[in-house]
Amino acid sequence: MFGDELSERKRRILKALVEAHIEAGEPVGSKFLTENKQIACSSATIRNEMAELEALGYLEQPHTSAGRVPSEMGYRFYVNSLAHDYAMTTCEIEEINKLLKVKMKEVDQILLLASKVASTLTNYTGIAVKPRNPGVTVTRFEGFVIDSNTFILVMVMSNSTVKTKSIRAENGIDSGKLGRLITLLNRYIAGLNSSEITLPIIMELESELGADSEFITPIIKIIYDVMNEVDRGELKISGVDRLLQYPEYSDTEEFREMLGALEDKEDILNIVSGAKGDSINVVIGSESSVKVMNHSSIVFKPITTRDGRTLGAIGVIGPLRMDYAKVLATIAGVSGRLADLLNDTSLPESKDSEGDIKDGQ
Amino acid sequence: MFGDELSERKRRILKALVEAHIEAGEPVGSKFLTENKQIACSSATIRNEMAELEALGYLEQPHTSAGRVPSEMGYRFYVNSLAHDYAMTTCEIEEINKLLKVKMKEVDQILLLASKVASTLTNYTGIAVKPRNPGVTVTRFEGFVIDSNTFILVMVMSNSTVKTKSIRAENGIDSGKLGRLITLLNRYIAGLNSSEITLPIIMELESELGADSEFITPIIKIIYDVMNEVDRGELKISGVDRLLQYPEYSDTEEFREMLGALEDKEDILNIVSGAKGDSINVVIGSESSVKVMNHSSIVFKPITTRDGRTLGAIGVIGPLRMDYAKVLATIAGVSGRLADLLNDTSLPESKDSEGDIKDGQ
DNA sequence: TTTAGCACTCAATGTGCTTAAGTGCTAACC
DNA sequence: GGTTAGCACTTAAGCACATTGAGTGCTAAA
Repeated sequence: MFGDELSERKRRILKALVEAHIEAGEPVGSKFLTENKQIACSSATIRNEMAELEALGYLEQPHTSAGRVPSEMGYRFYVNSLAHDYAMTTCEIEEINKLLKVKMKEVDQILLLASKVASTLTNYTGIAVKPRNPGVTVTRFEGFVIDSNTFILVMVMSNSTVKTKSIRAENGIDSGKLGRLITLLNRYIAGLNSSEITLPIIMELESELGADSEFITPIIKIIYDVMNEVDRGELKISGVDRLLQYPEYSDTEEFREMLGALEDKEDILNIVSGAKGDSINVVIGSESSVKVMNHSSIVFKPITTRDGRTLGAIGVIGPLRMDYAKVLATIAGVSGRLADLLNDTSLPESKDSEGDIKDGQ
Repeated sequence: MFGDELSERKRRILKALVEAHIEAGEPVGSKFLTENKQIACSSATIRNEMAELEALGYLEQPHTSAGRVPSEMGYRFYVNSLAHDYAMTTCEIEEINKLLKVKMKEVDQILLLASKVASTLTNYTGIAVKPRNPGVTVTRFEGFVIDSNTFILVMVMSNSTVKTKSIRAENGIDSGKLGRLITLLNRYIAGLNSSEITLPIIMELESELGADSEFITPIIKIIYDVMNEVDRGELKISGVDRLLQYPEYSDTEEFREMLGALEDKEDILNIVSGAKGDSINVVIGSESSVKVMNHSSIVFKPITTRDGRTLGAIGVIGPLRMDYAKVLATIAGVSGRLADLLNDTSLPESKDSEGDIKDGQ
């Protein structure tokens, strides 16, 4: 496995150095490490070891007369060595419970809230992700008349969300006409994803509808738009300002790029979409292949229901020298508590149109 | 009117100084102003005038040997003197049209898009505001059954938006039961705002509903939540990163506070909610009484339909030395084009559940 | 009333010196 | 052979100090 080439002493030195650097944010020198009781040797020895660790790629030196700083590889070794044995104090668990024990809201809201909690507890920027939903379909259409020219079209989507559009019919609408429309939509369009709605189908629909067929094109357009809208992933950010407390972001240009990325969302969405499994993911610096993230790390965890559906993900973004131990513990704690809440049978039995329908459990 | 006490020459000097400062961002000296052909006198004369302008409160001096900087009062004079005669080049108008000529979406989306356009054109941070909606009511309830345990409750709100919730009924639901519930909700709850739903009403509803009355409390709770949700204003931000290009925000602590305010949204929402009329509002620095905004200005304009309903507002946030002429022109241009779009009869006849129903025009 | 001239102020910039932290290397040590 | 003490070397950071230059206020003359 990764890092096997290292002697026990090298590992100890590397671990101590990473931790010291995470805490202080400054290069760590050999002398400082001698204070660590786990490493019982002189600064000269440590210097020799550090030189080798640098040659192996685990450490870097900002300039000749400075101490060492972990490389991305160094951080990676550190994170791997943590190996899921991060634990939280009961006090912290208590705090998560307190913060999350608010009235339940839609899933989106819960994820956002959870990411805010994670952000608060860790002091890094929180992210809440609603995943992409390629190929959603409308499973069922409903509708009702508002007035002689307006009706509301309700679409129950395949991912269990509900969308409504209020539609104005210039030529008037009544419940009979609307009923026919809904029936036909359920017959011809329900179950199709956006790429399956082809011209022949629309034409067949038109001919069936007869007199009111001029109606159909704009409505199909609306349905199409709704599908695309549900398709798109979403990313919500909280606590951007927290990043500014870390000196790595005091370089204005760098921070500006980061802000841009947080606003654009596309890149970060891609990183999170490429998650492996539903365990905690740690993406360190250039591992992400997104340029602006090269000096930052993302830690996130997909959130799934007990029956395996992915609801989204929560996580935090911070500098390379993120306090991984704390962050991993916090994300694990928050997402664990979240799972409890989501699967708790004592839930209020409602979700928003934006949210999910709880399917019988 | 404001600034009447000033001689023509003082006005010219003040205007030239504000413009020079807006452009360069640095204190402006007397010598520089002699280059302005509108002001035909020596630097010594200008110095005398500037000393008087400072005494009157229009200018400030960072330190003795620096030039002068406009005070908030100075900016205010400048903005007032612009007096709505800001014009855009046809090229810029063209650009707005190009940028806004996308497919129509919900009102929220249009406002957000328009604020993004304003942000891009001016290079300041854009804001899109959906106003508070105190005392919304549900004008009509609808519902339909999804499966034997789930139904969807549709609420048409008094501000013409539509909200849906999917609700799980532990004891089962059928269309008869649901029909009775909807009828009763329409009879007892429709037309009431959240503070008018009192316990006696709920109890009456319960007794009418008879056997299935244990149902009613959670549903009322849901309706209550939806009302509060619609009640709340919303604020969307775009282009925060643009602020970083202005040296006034390179002071990290200051920028951090600003970021906090942009994220919290409450303060800015308050400022925009206190808008006077539906013309362009300019809030300069401490005029806003919100501390974090003391070194920034907000320019925004409420967006109303032709029949007078307020849909929201768009605007930009930037440093005190914002290019007011350009910003005013841009906001006027964008909001004008927006009004065209919103009132255009050739609109697709749809709006989202989050958006508005076009009421017959 | 305007302007030229001049002494004065003060931030910004540059320069050299010192300091302190940290390294690499060598030679002695166990 | 691994470990350590010692020392020369490197470098960023901090500090004092002089220099510069933009800009002012004031005075006296035009």
